[in-house]
Amino acid sequence: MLSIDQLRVLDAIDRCASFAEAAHELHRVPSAVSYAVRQAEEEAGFPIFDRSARKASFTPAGYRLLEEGRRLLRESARLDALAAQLATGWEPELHVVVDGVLPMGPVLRAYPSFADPTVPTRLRVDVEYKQGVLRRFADASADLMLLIGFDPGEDTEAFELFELAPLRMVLVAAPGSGQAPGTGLELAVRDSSPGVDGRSFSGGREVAWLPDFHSKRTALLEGVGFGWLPEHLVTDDLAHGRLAPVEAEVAEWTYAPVVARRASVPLGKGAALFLRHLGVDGVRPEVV
Amino acid sequence: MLSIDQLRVLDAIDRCASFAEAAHELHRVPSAVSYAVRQAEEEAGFPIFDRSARKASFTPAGYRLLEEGRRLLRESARLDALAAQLATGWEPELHVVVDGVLPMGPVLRAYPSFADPTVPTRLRVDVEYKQGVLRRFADASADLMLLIGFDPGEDTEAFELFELAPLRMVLVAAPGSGQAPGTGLELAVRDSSPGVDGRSFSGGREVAWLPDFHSKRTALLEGVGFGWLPEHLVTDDLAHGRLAPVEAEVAEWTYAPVVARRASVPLGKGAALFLRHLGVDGVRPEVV
DNA sequence: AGCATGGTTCAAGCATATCGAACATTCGCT
DNA sequence: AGCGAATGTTCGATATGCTTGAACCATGCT
Repeated sequence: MLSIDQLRVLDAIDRCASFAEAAHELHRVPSAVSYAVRQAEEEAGFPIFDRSARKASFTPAGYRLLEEGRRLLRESARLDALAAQLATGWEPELHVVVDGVLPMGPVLRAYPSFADPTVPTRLRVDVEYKQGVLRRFADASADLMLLIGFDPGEDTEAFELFELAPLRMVLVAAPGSGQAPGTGLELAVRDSSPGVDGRSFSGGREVAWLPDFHSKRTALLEGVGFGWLPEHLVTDDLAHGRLAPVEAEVAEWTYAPVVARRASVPLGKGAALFLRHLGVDGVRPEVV
Repeated sequence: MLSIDQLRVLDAIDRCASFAEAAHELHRVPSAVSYAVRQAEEEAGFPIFDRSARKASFTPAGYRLLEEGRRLLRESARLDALAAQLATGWEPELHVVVDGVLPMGPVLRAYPSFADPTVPTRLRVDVEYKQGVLRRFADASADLMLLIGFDPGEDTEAFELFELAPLRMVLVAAPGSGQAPGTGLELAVRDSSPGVDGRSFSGGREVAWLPDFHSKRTALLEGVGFGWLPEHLVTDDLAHGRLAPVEAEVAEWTYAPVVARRASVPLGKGAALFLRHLGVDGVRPEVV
């Protein structure tokens, strides 16, 4: 089959409009170019140049072959660029697991950067809830996780943590619904980890388990029960009186969310880019 | 840069799931495969395989490289297929010049065939009028021309002609417009050849020159004058009484349109395909 | 332990791309 | 016309590098 090198020669000849010039550009001797062309014609099965005149010129079919061949050359350049990037610390994929309580805005705003063709890293985001975050992070050996109340336990060395903006949780219900601790139904988001049974945390009280925070908010708006929601989901509802704080001993709680990564794997450029989008600064990708 | 051959090796390894199997498929010895992989890794600048385990497996970056590299392989196969077709008598471009009097339907219906990716020939159609057809055919050294009243003159050997369906011309005008030879304005389509002055054929009578037959039909419908039109453009108008035949000695004329090609250049597969669309049968492309 | 499997290393041989020089051809200039 | 410059080709020599086969190492299975 036609080789990339042969196409490169044809391309140079077309741009330089001469075998000799092309040879010069390619840092080869004219006979080498002539040889390469002959090889290409052998492969193609038809003459690529019309040599009847003093200056060789492309045959129509030859030129068509070059036109199409340039696609191959572009593809080849693309691939080499990709290889160069992968070699200098860009991960092929960045897998991030996010706790669904957290605001998705900053995460979603990172997407355009990763859609840029000059960024080889593919971004994959999974949203999980509660224990499901850690579970997914471990099972899929993801690169980063954004979560609240993370305790590395004994192997504090195993993770590097970056602090994110604090996350306020508020205990709310629809005003006039009479939903409150003791008198109503508590709404909670179900743990997305398949092994964990939601009920195990119910503590004996009546609890309704919901699949995510958006369902939970909808249920709260409907006056189905009372429950905790992250503040960013309810500021609007509180302002418009669609939801109201519930009277309780503890009706507000602030978490310090973190993004965690395994200390054992080097921090790639894709991860660094992502972290920068989250407002984490001072991240230096480790050069491999 | 990474060569097509190296990618082919990586691809085989992935499909066969083993260096040894891949070597077998590629009809090479295992060490050759190992060598090629090492070369590829050298080029890439990072390890493509994880050799820590018994069986070598792709690194994430290595697999990503292969995924993208397969695009190159597809492109390469495409190009080789194109070369094979160009070598076996498919022209890179088929340039057809059509006289605007003729119905375009059969010509336009050929387009889908040439849009087929398995047909490498690009179809280019130019519409001209009167002498403009011959002129364009000669100037652009087109491959085929569809025209009426073609006389090869002395060098009847220089062209091969194929007959097309007869073309009836009718002399028409808007009914009640009073437009007729002697009493009205004759409408004629201007010769599209830039050198030819339309007036040279006017014969002293009053003649209005129009750019094409669709304009001419519109002018006739408006009652601007009388004139000849190909039947296929006016059957509907005649049926609905928007136009009517004009009283004259000769109010109808039938041409025998032909498609002509130079006998000196071999008939390509693209041309043969096009001719088949025109209903010309028994065309055999000359194998080059 | 022994063997099969999967991959690597190494030296040798062979193919092939490159080079340099000599040659043909055409164009342009004097 | 005649000469020189430029273009592309041919050809033998050379060197690079691909391929091979055999020996070698590691791992997993019986």
